[in-house]
Amino acid sequence: MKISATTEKPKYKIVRDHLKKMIQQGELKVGDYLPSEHAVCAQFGITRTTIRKALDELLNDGFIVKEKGKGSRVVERMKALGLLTVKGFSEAAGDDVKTIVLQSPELTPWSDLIGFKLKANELKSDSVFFKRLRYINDVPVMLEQNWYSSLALPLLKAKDFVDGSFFKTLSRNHLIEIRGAEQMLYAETAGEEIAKQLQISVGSPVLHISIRFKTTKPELNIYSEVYCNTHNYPIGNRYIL
Amino acid sequence: MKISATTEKPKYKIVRDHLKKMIQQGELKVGDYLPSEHAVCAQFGITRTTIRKALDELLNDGFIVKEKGKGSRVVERMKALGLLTVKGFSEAAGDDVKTIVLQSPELTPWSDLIGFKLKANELKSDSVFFKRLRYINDVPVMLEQNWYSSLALPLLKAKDFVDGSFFKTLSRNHLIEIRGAEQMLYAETAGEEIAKQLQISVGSPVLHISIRFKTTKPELNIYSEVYCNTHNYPIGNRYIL
DNA sequence: AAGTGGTCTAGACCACGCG
DNA sequence: GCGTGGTCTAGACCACTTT
Repeated sequence: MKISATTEKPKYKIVRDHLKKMIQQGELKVGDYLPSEHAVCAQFGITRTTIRKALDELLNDGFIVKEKGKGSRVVERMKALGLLTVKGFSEAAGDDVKTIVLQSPELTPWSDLIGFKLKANELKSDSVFFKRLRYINDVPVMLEQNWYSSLALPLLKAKDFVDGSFFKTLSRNHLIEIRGAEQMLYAETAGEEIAKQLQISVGSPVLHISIRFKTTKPELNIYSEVYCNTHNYPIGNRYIL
Repeated sequence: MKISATTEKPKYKIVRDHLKKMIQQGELKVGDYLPSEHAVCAQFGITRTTIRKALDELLNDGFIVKEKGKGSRVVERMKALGLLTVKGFSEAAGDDVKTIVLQSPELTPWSDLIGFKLKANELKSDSVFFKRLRYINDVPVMLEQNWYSSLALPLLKAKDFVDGSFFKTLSRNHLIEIRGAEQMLYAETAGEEIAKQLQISVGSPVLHISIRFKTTKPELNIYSEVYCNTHNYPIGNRYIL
């Protein structure tokens, strides 16, 4: 099956997306070896330069590792997105982590709680909104409110979330990946609503994070307003080059 | 000047390290364009595949950006690292940014303010400690306390800081690069000392960040405890894949 | 028009892992 | 020995930016 580049997509992107799709849809599972570079070259009628460019991107995005003399193997994609995570959500694996959906996804007007300026095309329609509370060891530590454009993505039912995760659902069922994020952080004092949900007293300090996630679907941004009780479980991240 | 690959180092790594050194030593400054790919090929007697592999790595490590039709440009690397920066320090270029050294580097015992567990070899000697207050538009927004092992790096005089920056001094004068960082974030209420420095009232919420920077010198970590008034200038970061 | 980076071809030789 | 990925050559054509 020979392919040809279009003005839209160079060959290496076609091959990269083909392989990525096989991984995301489970045709290639974690631990499996990809077909060899020569095999893919033959299959698509391309040269090794091209397939290697495609594999380099999959490597950088954390989908595969390369093993000299053996092949390219699919790995669990735990790529540190560089985003902030609650210490304990990812590290203290022994802890009991739980998520309660306070508000299932529903159509609402855009909220002025959102800390970013919305794009013109997003304002053309209502938003899909949902709200969750995350617990560690039965202590509520993170109140999370999320919005996205209902034009960019239909309303997803909370019960259909893959492993309860919104992002995994995007990846597995809609082939949409998180491509980046912008965050702003504020130290604030808890108001009544937030104090009640996080079970702390009004006026306690909370960490407020405004996030805009960018996705591989250009018109889809996900906006999150997160409030954290950092007293027992600080927010943290790590960057290693 | 033709180069040849050794068993130790392939050509693309030689070229990559050559260019990286030019950037680190300030021969190529932020904003400068690298010599064109063809020029580097001619200079080293290599083909474009090779120089492009070298540039890909510099791109991934955040040293350069590529501009089609123009060239490859050196960029400020801290942004690519995904570390948190005060909105305004890096973005609002029109704003007036100022740093006051409250405590010049001096030898002191290690402080128990440090939010990380120190390594055994670090505890063998005293620390070098310095303390700074950063202003935006004459408002103090960030109180910063820093420590590092006096065995790993001699005491640097504040007046010798390149452009007033500790990290630039490490890079330019000591060829030490930041290789990564771990951060923990806490929302806290300001105590007397911090309230006084940041000119806010005691009990106001402040964002407290504990950071351990890892460097290319394995025995050198830099510990920072930072307190931010996020009211007017939130802390932010951005991550693009 | 000239120069830059983006993509691609069609080869080559090497070091590594495994049977 | 054979297949794998790692590196490299010597070209080519394209799209983009600047002069």
